[in-house]
Amino acid sequence: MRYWLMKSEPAEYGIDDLARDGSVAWFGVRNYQARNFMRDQMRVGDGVLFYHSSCAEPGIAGLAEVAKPAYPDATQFDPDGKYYDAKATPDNPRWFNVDVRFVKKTRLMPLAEIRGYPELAGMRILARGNRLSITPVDPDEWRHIVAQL
DNA sequence: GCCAACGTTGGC
DNA sequence: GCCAACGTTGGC
Repeated sequence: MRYWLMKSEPAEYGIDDLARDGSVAWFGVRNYQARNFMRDQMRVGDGVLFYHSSCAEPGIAGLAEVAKPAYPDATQFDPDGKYYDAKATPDNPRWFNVDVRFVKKTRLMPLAEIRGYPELAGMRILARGNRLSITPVDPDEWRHIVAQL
């Protein structure tokens, strides 16, 4: 059992959308490190911190879990879509995604609050210049965060 | 809208 | 295989 933090822009897809949908394909990831986390390390049942980014109040907005192991991201094959990848074929897909299932909406834990806990100082999300949309979370960090929500 | 940081691309 | 240029991310 592992833990993850996954970023999403609430204007595109926020915790309320996930609450409505129940679960969703985490398509559109076009970064190899993030892809590898999904493809190689995520297992059904892994815990997910649902993080709102690029918005007025960035922070953790809810809890989710991995609902389906990684499979080829369908959007890479759509020539009209913005996630199209001309070098990907169904026989040799380049991008993968898991499905994520809603667990609960929580209060918003703002980035500034996360930054304030010494226990969370090692989180990737706090590293300068961090741009990874999916990052592993230590079990201790997970426990600390969940206890404050 | 600014800008720092980073990943990717492509010329050589 | 180097590395400069470019595009994107994301907090502020």
